[in-house]
Amino acid sequence: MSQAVCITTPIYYVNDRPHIGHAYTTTICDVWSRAERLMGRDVFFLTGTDEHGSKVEKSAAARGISPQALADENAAEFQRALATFGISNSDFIRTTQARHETQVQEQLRRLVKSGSVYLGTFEGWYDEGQEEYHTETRARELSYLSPISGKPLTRATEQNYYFKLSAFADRLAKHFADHPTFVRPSERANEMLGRLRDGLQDVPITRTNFSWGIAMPDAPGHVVYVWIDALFNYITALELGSADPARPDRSRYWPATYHIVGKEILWFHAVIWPALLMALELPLPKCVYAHSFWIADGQKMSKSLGNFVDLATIDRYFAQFGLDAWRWYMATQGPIAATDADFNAKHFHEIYTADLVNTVGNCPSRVGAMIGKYFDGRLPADSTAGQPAHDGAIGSHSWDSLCATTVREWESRMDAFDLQGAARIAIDLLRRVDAFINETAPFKLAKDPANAVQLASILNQCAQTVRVAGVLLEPFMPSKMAALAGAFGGQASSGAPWVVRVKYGTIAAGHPIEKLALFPRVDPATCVPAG
RNA sequence: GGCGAUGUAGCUCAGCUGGUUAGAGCGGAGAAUUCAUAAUUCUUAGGUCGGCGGUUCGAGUCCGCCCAUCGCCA
Repeated sequence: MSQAVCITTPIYYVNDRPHIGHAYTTTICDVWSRAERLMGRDVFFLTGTDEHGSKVEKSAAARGISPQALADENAAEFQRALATFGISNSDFIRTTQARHETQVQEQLRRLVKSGSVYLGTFEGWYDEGQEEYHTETRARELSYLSPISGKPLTRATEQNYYFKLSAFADRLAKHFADHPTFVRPSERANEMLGRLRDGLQDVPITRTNFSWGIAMPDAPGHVVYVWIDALFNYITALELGSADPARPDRSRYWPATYHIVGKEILWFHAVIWPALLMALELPLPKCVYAHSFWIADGQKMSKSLGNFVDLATIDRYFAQFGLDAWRWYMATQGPIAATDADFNAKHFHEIYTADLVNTVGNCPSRVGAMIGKYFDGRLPADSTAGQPAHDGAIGSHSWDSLCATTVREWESRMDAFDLQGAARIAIDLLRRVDAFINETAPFKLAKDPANAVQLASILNQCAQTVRVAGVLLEPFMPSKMAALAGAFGGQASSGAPWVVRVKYGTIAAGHPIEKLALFPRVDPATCVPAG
């Protein structure tokens, strides 16, 4: 049985339009999923849409359609977007699906039964126009007037169901202490710890002022808050609360290996969600990873500025640079750490040229060209292979062990969700081949037939190493690396076990090697304009 | 306002518990080279390590204050 791993994106709110933020989160999860699958793991990659809540209800009403119709429409748009990004998700969950609704209700019954959820009364300053409450201090600041309408706030009470979050403070603190990588990056873990120290309040999990949501069991009029409903998707997709005898068995995928989220929703995922799981006596995810945001040309993306990198813009990048280049840029240049990353056309072009055209494209191209020119496009034999004196036989490289070391390092980076590190390691291998070619100058040796044996060995080593590097780049750029595998004798092993695929030296002598130009140069003058 | 960071070469950033001439990638410059998508490889660029003060034999590396930027919360 191979090791089961699970990675999730947040589920995307159908009131939003897909943009670079969704593309980013989903793409990095996809890269990881593909890498783990390559390594032979049993991967479950979950994404989906969050479809309830008063915002959806209102948007639908404004358009004169039902909330479900709006959700159907936009969920379909998200699914189309995922397809264009080349996403290999295992499932797509929608919170309006019956499988989700029935399980959420079941989990809520369990929470009520265990005493973790109770009916409580809330009293506060209510802004009728905005349908929201203000805290006492905030209300005082506002002189008890609505900041929007200017009308007086009213004293109102409301009965809601509450989750007893406060009861889990100690256990949460202990979990954070015992699992230093539970929340990553560490800056974010510190933010969460800071808030934990401030103390935890019980949180309302139902409302009564809208109806587009999951009904609280045995509590007419109470609707589950959209974000509580949404959190459960991670376990409803895995059927953890299902009694359906025909359900697929996905329990082995829990706990999730990684919940990948944006920093704006970390609190829900790092504190409230774990507490809910504790209340349900379910294991906690291994890691909640909060990435930061893309900004556009140095400016925060916002609706008011209208500078979101949207699907139309992304399509223009696809047209000019290709999907794989886009994925490479997302995975290697994105805001994976605690600081935001800038998205701009000039930088995109620089990375495309430096990494993809000049290295990933050019290195196989020159190796393929020489094999074509000197050996009729057939891989020449490496007469030094297998010899004890392999080290230093030609140059000072032992490609066999260098590849093996590189692969091991790549594996551990991937497992740790260090996509940028894994990418760099793979590309470094190609840079070593480039350096090796300069060092041994096969194009000079080719001028004298007396050097044929040595020339053959050098080019064999280059080709073998290029093939291995191509496998390591495959999760980032699946289609371009499939083309490379095809040209460098890797296609035959494309379905082979991981250890076989990344083993150095498996292209047989005599196998055809093609010269190919994977990434065409793009004239910077024609680059996609900003925004 | 509370809590927490960050501020290092043109750009993006590494620099763990303080110790010889402060590092990488990209860009720039020079050289080598011609197999390759004018690609590659090598060398290099002399940056008051935000400012001031302090601790120390010695501080980007610790402490205090100040300035700037940012994050989380209220």
